[in-house]
Amino acid sequence: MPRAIAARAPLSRDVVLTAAVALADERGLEGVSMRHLADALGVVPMALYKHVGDKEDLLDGMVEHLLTGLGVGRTTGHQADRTADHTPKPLPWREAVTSTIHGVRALHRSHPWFRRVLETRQLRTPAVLAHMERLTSAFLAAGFTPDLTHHVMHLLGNRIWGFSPELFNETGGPPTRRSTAPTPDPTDYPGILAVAADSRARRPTATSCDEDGEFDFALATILDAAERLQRSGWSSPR
Amino acid sequence: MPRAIAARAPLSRDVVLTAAVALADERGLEGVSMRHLADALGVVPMALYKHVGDKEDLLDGMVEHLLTGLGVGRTTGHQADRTADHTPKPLPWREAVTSTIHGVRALHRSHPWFRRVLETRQLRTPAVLAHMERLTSAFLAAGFTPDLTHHVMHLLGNRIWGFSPELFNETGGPPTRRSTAPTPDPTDYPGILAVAADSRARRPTATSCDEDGEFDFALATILDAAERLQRSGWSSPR
DNA sequence: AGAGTAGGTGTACGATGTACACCACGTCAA
DNA sequence: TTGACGTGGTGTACATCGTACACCTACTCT
Repeated sequence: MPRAIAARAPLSRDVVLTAAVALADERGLEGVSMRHLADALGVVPMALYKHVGDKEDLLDGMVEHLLTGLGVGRTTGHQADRTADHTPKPLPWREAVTSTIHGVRALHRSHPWFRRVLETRQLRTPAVLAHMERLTSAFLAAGFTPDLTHHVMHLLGNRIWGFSPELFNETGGPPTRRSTAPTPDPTDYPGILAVAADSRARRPTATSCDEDGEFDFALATILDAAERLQRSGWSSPR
Repeated sequence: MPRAIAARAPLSRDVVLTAAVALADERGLEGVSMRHLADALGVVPMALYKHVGDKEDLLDGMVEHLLTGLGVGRTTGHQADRTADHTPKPLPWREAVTSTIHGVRALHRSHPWFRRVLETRQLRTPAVLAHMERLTSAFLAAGFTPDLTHHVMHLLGNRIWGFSPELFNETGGPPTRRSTAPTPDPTDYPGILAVAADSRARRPTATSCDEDGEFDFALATILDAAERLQRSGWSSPR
């Protein structure tokens, strides 16, 4: 006699993507294999292929899933735009750009794996384009020429994607990997040491960079520069 | 009777890394498997493990190999620094910073896979630190405070690593992958279209962004901003 | 009632990273 | 001369990965 079918909610692309995001959150990106994901869903690995084309499509979908979740909605509790010269009230386009970018940045904070998968995507999916569109149209609406808008998008670079590289971070335990390479001698890098020492002195309790602070500084400085270019009637050479 | 040993030059870490770089250049990053690399060297896969700890160490080594190749040497034929306001002769620190960054950027041009590897590294190897040190000390020597230097390094972000994201690039053939996701409708993104149209009008023959131009623009703009901050005696808030 | 389809199953294959035991050689102390 | 030893290449073996392919079930529509 046939075994009773377990009463399981039917799969769908959305269910699969949600589970994949959850799996990545708790087990890291390496934990996201078709087999593990299938296990987590109580299903056989091949079942997933009825909802995603292949693993690449799964990763695309995860990005899409998170970006779509942002929607046109609010950004949650990130500090306000601070211009480098402490202008009290930012212009509306700055607010729009800043909050859009902070939205994506929030994703990076809650999903550390997000950056890595973003970096390997083709980035032409609807949610990604919608995100770009939000930024682009904000600049255009503020009177930036398409030319300048284009350049400013390039200028923003990483900030568009809501992260900044962790450059001076202490990585904690070094002996995890087996490396044949020599270990660096700190005294070879006096400049870096000076910067690190100054940074520690300035924030004695912290163990790494003030990522949010650095990010906001960089963003504000870039937007200041963009604003200045716009006001000066900049256009690209040639 | 024992088979005559093939007269093959003995392996070494450097030989392995050189071969790995060559392999990545011709077959792409996915082509770099321990087995393929061993084949290319006329050796059994496990032989490699006498020279690199594991695959991660191999990738670390490839980065190290290329960055070390740069050394303190010249950068080759990249156009000179152009400040956004067309100042004729750039300050010496700008020249140092620009040429260092262009050096790494040249690596990206000749080794397209370099970016992806760099993004997944821990980045605390000697050659990487030496690169950071070159930049850091240039700022410090120019009279930047450690505080400002630190922030400027964050501000530079991607440029430190010599690439800018390819945002508006046409990717050519889309139908390579099987995707369950919907294809985007161009008319949903009027801002992006406007920018793309303007860009095409400005450079009718080109099929994608002027990556070098955009890069240099971004770099120059950021360095302009840094210079302005330094002259105004900026220091971080609080 | 019969065909078609959407969705889950089971098996199987090739590729990958690498653990482990082995062995050929050169060097050097006894 | 001998034997121990370290260095570096070999061979086998295994778990894990993505996914091709054939199948089977249940539901919908005519």
